[in-house]
Amino acid sequence: MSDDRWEPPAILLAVDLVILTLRDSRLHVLLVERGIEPYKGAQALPGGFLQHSQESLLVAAHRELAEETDLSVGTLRLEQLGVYDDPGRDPRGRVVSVAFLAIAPRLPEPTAGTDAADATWQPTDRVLSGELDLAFDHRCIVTDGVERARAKLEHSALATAFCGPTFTITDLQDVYEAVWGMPLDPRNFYRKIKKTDGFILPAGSARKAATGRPARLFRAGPREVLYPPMIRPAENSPNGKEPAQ
Amino acid sequence: MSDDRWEPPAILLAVDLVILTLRDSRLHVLLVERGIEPYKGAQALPGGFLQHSQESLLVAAHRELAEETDLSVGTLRLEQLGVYDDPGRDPRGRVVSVAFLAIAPRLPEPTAGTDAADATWQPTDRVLSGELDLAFDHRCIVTDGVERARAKLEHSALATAFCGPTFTITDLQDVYEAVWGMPLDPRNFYRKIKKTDGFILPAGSARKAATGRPARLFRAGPREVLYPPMIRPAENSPNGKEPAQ
DNA sequence: ACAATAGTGTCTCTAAGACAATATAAA
DNA sequence: TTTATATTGTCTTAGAGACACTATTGT
Repeated sequence: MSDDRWEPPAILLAVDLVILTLRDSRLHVLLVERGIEPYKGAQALPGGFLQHSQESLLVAAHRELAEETDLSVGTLRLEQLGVYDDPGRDPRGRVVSVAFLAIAPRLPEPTAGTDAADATWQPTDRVLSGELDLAFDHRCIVTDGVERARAKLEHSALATAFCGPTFTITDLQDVYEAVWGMPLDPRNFYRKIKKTDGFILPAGSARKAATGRPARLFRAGPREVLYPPMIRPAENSPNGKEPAQ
Repeated sequence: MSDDRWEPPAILLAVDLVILTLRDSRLHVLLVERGIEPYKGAQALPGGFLQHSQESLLVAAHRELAEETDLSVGTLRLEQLGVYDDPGRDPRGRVVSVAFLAIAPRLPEPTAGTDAADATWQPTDRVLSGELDLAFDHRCIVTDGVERARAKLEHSALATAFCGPTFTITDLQDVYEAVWGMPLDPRNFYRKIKKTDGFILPAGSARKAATGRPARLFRAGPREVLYPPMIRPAENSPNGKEPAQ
């Protein structure tokens, strides 16, 4: 440590948010249209700079979420995803960004009118495939976020966070299929879920579709960690032949 | 984004390193004695500030490792562990630190003489139990690092990184037992490892202990991801009764 | 009755866990 | 031979995957 007379390097700290949800049985990510340069007009993750030196990253993340979208989700649990610090990632200079991940139940279309008027949900496949271009290295961040969500579905009860307060087992299966991108056998899935103690609790019943037998309703149980875990079939496994869709 | 005339907040970026290794069948972490305030004289993780605004975090991490220890391990693979940004974590002001994790094979005792003369290996249990005090929030960082290593042993071939170029299956079991902190059945472990294709490759044989049948030697195979994973028995499972001392 | 979805039962097979038995060395 | 460790084999059981079958609704 030979730091005697040493100038602190000029580095900016930012946060970026990967908010995932399910719409029409497809995984979507929340994006905003950038209103300023660089990448003006391009799609990007919600996020921004730390406002002052005492602001914590988590607070900044929540603030940006409130500013750039009208999702009044104080309840949204943000989880640290990673640090993105490639020196060339931002043309304005050295910007180190900490990404956060959150899973949201089906939410209303973000209404315009707030700070970033143009927050929209976009299917993650369009982002991952490169069909939809994102600013900065945000496509990498989304990729990591989706992969993290996939992994967490195996070992945690995170899937219920995609659902509303009550849901059917089929709803839950939709979550797993959409996030993992592969079909699952409904009967084995049903058995597995129900035998995982504390994953879900009964909550009455209701007719789900206009046709067929009405499904029972459940709500999230107390269990956070799944042991044994849900098993994600290998990419080319006997079942889950091809990524659904 | 109402950032018109806006002062960049004064935030310092640092890196901290959690280097784990195995010594005498116990998990150890590399610590240095701090030579300057704050926490002068206390044990801490190797690490330090970014040197200039264009230095990447990974480069800074490698640089600090070389500066503060004489481990000439350019081969050491550093993996991002997390960001630690509690505003009160450093008395000098706002310091946001990015922690990195690496697994090292048994290395020589760090010899003094370099920048931080007092790098030593300390058992992780002494740190986790609080018996050994660390500077800043470094105990939290070590906790997270150990937990990460435990999880990675399940799904990746990381365990071989603790071993030298060749090793016996018992060596590998020592790694799992030390990191997971629980005894495993040697016979089931043996079978499981050998049936996991590409995990290890034969590499001759040698006498391991002064007594008993000599063990075959192996080297790390090409497989990085273990599928199906190694299963870490639950804390209070039928086997793994008590954490192996 | 028929279509459609929800939920149950059953079979097979893989693999984990317990543990007996065998192999190969040194003392 | 005894002792100690390495390696193989065998049995039992839990659980995943495949899939037939029953249940409950609307039309």
